[in-house]
Amino acid sequence: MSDHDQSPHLTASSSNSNSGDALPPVGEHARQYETVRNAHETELIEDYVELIGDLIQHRGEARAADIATRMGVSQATVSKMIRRLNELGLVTSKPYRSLFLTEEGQKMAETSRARHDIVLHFLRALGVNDHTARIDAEGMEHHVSNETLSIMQRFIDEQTRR
Amino acid sequence: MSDHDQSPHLTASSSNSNSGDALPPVGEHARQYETVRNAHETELIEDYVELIGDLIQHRGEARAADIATRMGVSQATVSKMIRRLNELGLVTSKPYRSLFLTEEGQKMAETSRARHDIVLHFLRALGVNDHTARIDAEGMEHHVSNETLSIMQRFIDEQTRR
DNA sequence: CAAATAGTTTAGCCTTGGCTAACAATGATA
DNA sequence: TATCATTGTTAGCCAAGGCTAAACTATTTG
Ligand SMILES: [Mn+2]
Ligand SMILES: [Mn+2]
Ligand SMILES: [Mn+2]
Ligand SMILES: [Mn+2]
Repeated sequence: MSDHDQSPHLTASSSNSNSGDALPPVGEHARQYETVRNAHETELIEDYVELIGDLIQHRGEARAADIATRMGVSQATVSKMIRRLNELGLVTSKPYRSLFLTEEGQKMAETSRARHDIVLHFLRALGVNDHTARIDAEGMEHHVSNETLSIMQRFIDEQTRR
Repeated sequence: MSDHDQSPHLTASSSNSNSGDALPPVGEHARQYETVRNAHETELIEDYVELIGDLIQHRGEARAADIATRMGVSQATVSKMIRRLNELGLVTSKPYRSLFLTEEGQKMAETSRARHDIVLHFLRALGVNDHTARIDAEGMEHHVSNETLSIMQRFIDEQTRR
């Protein structure tokens, strides 16, 4: 277990036992899970596009091999994914050459990057260790509504101007 | 689009452009994505177990049909999932009867419930609307480290005692 | 410029988590 | 008690996202 996994007191923190709360109305409850399922459909795509954008920006080009090592995944997996991104109109690619983002891809990369940054900076502003904040942000970013994002941004601003 | 999706100003918030930051070291970066992939393997399981626990607690029993409507998913999908939970030693079930959690299942339900509650209460304490907070919490909960969870708990406590 | 190395793609396999349609059991009610 | 509505199961389909092994292309180097 890394320091990402120190155990806090997760059981029976009396100050916030939800046991008394009733279950949400069925329809609402179902829509919550549905939102999560939808997020899961797009998150990998977003992470790839965001990473490709970052590689182009910081390295000058995005090569499949780099994506593979960065993502911790086989090259075959990346190759397959690139085909998908292509079909979705997010990247353009010629066989055996490096990748480029389409207009739409660039837009997605920017949006994802901005969202990712807000979540990361928010966690740091909250007091979370940088290393942990990076890990948490990578997963959380896809499940944060725009409403929450705005509030996080406000929190960062307040924290910063001080 | 629901009110969950109001657009804030996501592009070019100068105060937190990460563009200057270099990419993280490769190994670290890969481990971030790996952590997310691992979370995705367990999250559905956790949500099922948590929901089963909630149904037993609030309704007296957990029936497959209720799980299906709550999750917004077909009964066939639930039936298949129950077989998996069984194999994992998280629930016991006799054909055509309602479900019970094993010791291990109960432990997981409690832990998940506690984590879910902290995230939900944290979001509300931050100022997020209850409806949105519920949606966000359902997805975020699986990507929040124990370190962050502790900090969220502290934040709630401070907010509450005031 | 030929060979070796590095990078990319393809084929084929697997698991997960959805679905629909058909069938089976249970339990309520006529 | 026989019937029917509700609930649960099974079979078979699909897409996504992993993998390894093998084939192919590009680039570097002797
Ligand atoms: Mn991510
Ligand atoms: Mn990201
Ligand atoms: Mn939950
Ligand atoms: Mn959840």
